[in-house]
Amino acid sequence: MAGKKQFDVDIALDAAMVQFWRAGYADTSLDDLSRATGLNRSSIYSSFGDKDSLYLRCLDRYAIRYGDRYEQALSSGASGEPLRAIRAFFEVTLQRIADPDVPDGCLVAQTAMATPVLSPAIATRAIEAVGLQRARLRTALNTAELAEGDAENYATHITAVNQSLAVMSRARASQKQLRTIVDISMSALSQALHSRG
Amino acid sequence: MAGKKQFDVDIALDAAMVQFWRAGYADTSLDDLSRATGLNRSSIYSSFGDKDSLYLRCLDRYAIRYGDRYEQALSSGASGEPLRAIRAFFEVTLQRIADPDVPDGCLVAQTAMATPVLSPAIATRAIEAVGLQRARLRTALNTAELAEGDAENYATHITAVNQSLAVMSRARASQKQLRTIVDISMSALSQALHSRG
DNA sequence: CTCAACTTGGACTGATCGGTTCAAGATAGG
DNA sequence: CCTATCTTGAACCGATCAGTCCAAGTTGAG
Repeated sequence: MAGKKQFDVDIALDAAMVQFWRAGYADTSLDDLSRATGLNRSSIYSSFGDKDSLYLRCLDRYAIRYGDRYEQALSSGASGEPLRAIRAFFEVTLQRIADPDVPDGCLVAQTAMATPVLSPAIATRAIEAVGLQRARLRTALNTAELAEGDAENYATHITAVNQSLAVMSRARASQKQLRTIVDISMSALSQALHSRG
Repeated sequence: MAGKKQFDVDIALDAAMVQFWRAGYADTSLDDLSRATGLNRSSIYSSFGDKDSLYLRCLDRYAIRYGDRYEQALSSGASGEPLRAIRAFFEVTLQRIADPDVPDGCLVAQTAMATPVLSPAIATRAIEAVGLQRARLRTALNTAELAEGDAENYATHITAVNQSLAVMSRARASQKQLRTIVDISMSALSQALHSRG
């Protein structure tokens, strides 16, 4: 065949992801996406389908981009150092929020907040993403010496606090404040670990 | 003068508030608002001005509706029972989420998440609302025996966890899970109080 | 009853939306 | 060079958007 793809799909996807991430689904028009990706309206359609399909692709891209970092962070304490693992986990979010090349907030949290007005497919994907994060945390905490059911409970709590960083960063909270939010949850976990298991 | 207001402004405002709360600013059209309030398009305009003005009015209404409940809850432990006060504070949010007459989530959290695409006036108001909640918590915790600066830190943490309930409820978390999220933060605060001050 | 104030529904504007189509041009493998 | 593929820009569609306006109808105080 002659004439291969002339643009990098992943780069375009990253640009679209950032656009959705910053402005949300409703406030991102196809013209915005065209501008962000540098791609023509027609090219977007032929390559990614309609707006919903592209948004789903961006959610997947986001999951790969950051989900892997969370996974890696959690495995850093795999050998019985859950405190280090959870700290590293939070650090992924804190670093992302501190990164000036990327919007504040979190694409998953933002999508979850908009579930009542998004298509079922998109809403489901966001909810699944939250569930996956929680499952990863539970797995990481299962190796820790915690009372029965506490791995589950702390996984839920940490997932929630992690989402709260998205809201607080959009509410102009400082890096120091975000770290305070994390530190207090860390102290609760530390306490639970030291009081036997 | 003859011909007074024929409809209850507060009832209409409540209906508009719930509509914005459920669907967000971008996904709420004037027709949606007209349908929700039972008011004519023209009446909405003559009574509340444009969409931005109405949204601000709804934010204020929300602040009155729930801000007062938070205030009251916090004052329930004014005489040196901060744990009871904070528990009551969280309970306001948990009850609201459990209320079937009202959407999941939180209008303030939702507005905060959308700051990049909202008018500066609206974004500022949402950020102020978060700051106000934090200030109330700090005041309530100042009476508690906590180490220097901890009242501030816990106020920040509790504000964040409270916002996280909005995200998690939209992500279909169960009431039990929401309570778990709260309980772990409560245990951290309890620990800080018992280790002297 | 009178009349001023309020409410209504619908029509209208200009703009933007998502989505589709197509002809012209650019690209690179053969 | 030839040609299949990809990309582009623009035009176009029907729908919806926020916001405005007005004529007709309703209300209730005086």
